[in-house]
Amino acid sequence: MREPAAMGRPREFDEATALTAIMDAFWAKGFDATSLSDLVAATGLKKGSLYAAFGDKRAMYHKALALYDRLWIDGTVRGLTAGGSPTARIDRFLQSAIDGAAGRGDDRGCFICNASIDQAPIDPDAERLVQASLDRLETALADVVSALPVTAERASAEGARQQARHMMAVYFGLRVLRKAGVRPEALDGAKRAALRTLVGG
Amino acid sequence: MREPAAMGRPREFDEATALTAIMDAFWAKGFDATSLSDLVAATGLKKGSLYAAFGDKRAMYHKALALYDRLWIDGTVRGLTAGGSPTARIDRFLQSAIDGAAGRGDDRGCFICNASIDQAPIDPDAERLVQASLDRLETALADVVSALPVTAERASAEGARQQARHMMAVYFGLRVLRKAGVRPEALDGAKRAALRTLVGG
DNA sequence: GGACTTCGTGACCAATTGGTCAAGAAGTGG
DNA sequence: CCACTTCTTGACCAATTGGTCACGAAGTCC
Repeated sequence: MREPAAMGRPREFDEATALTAIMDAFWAKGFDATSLSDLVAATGLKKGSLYAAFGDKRAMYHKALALYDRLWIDGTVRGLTAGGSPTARIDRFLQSAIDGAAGRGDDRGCFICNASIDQAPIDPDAERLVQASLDRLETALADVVSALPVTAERASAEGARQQARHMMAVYFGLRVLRKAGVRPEALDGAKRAALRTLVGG
Repeated sequence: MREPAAMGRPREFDEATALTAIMDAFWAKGFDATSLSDLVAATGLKKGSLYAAFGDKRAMYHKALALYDRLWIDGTVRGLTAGGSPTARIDRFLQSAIDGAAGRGDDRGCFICNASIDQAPIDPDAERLVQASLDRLETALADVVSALPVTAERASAEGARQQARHMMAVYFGLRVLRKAGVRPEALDGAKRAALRTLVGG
């Protein structure tokens, strides 16, 4: 079950590091706008090594999506399952869409959101990967919603699911509006309006 | 003020029709994935005529965005300003995001939403065009929201704006989720949860 | 040290990209 | 009919695209 004994010449680069660079590139520019030369520049590797290690461009994109799921969706899910009241957690979740991925001047947005629009409709594998991340997000959100005080709408598990999907929609909507250049301050009110759904009866 | 007297050989094609075809192409595949050959195929024109009539690829994209604003955003705004109760109008608005652009098996989504993600961040002109459409949508929504029974949150004009932006976020979020392949039925609950924000206190 | 296996490199590839241009076609006004 | 203007067409362009491959370098195993 261990790694097959290394035979022949060992890799000179760290595969994980390279894949992270690939993810960053696709994340920033999308599939089509990222050329092989971009990937070469981002990783510092040559085309040959890239293909040998990860397969063709599409395969790299899929691996990048999967890595994003492990790195960022994981983090987001963890942020939803702990730390403060249920409302505070959802607030943080929505706020992250307003602030950007890293909280700084990061205009890459959310890779899953970007992939939903440019690749999911035309690439079944990408769609599956996106769906997987969406599902994880949705269940995490549904759990938080269920932890809120019970109301009429939220009585059933289905009700919680619906409110969870509502929060997902708001999240991705905020991402889109941010990418369109809407200023963060302008979106704060939208966030608060969305959160109000949860507390009220 | 009239069209300059036609001198020389007249155009053999209808500029408006051609531009509509261009819009459809960009709408369906985005800027990068739409090649000049795609545009040639879509319009039936030759590259030379295309360039003479509309300028380069970017200029065509901008004209396509502007046409979308005139054609579809106009329609959406009209749908928001008349026909049924305020809530019914917003319901229709959100429902259109779930159903798709034409209500059929149309997976192009919303051109503005697509453009927000793939071009707005890297093309200032595209960003301006997108912003213009967003602004029109937002004011139309704010007007509808203001027509709802007055509540504490909605007392000020600013409150109405915030709820309008909330609806925008939900709209674009639903668009993203649809593009990701989420089934329409699954989004109906999200829509209802969002609408509940408006009626309640 | 040899046999063997894998890795890194750069040259190479066909196809496509966005874009231009000269020449002829098709109109206009006089 | 003629001068003039605009349009259409297809050939042409350099650059870039994603992708391959042979060969030498660099290791492991015995």
